[in-house]
Amino acid sequence: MARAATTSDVFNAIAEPRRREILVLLRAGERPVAELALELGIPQPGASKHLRVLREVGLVRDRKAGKQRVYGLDARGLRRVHEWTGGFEQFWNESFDRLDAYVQDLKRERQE
Amino acid sequence: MARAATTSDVFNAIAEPRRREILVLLRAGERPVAELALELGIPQPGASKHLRVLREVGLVRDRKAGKQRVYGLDARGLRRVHEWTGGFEQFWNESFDRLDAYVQDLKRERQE
DNA sequence: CAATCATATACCCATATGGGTAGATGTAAA
DNA sequence: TTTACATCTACCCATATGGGTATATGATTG
Repeated sequence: MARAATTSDVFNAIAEPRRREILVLLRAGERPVAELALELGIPQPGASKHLRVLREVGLVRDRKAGKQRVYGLDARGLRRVHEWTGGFEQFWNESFDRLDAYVQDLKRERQE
Repeated sequence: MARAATTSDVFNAIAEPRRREILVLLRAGERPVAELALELGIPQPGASKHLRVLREVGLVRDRKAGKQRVYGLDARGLRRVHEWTGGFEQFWNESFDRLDAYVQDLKRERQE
């Protein structure tokens, strides 16, 4: 088997840099595809593909606006990621101490 | 070109479900590879591969312990993800209203 | 209906993965 | 140093991507 489909999971959806950029851009408001493509500096089809992934995991929604299709942010899905990482908050504070202990171990090993 | 290397980015590293499981398991304390593989229900080489990715992005560190190699959590890298998603906090609260407005739009379109 | 603009899709490619298996590498114990 | 145990690597596979280009689909306007 191969890897899980990007399209099925918010974690995978935001693993792509361009897609994160899109989400950031949409914080400033809705945008039609062409404008997003321009701001990202990628061809329109590429933008459409990324938008599709984001749409399928529910991070953006689209709305018809005349000839254009305007995409907007629906950040609710990011909450899950925020909470998951938040579950490690106490650990990244502890990590300095742990890392320190680790360094001590390395020194000890080297001397042996 | 193809996609960016998983190994170079924390966002990509945690996009894999198994790797997230590993991180969660390590919250309870350090673990040797075999134990992690057992708890994940995957063959040891698979665990080693995932651990390697996590190690390369700095989310875990390893320590020699006799014949075994013990892996421990270094959650500092998750902070970046937490903060990035946190940048959308105000939006996922707003999203309900926006979604509502969106639904209104749809109704309007349908009636036209 | 024809012409045009805005997107979405269909393909084609090269490559990164994740999984499984067998063998290499390291380390500890007999 | 020979044997046994714990991991890591090297391969082989099938597949999911992301990128680029050409084309289909939709919608607006003349």
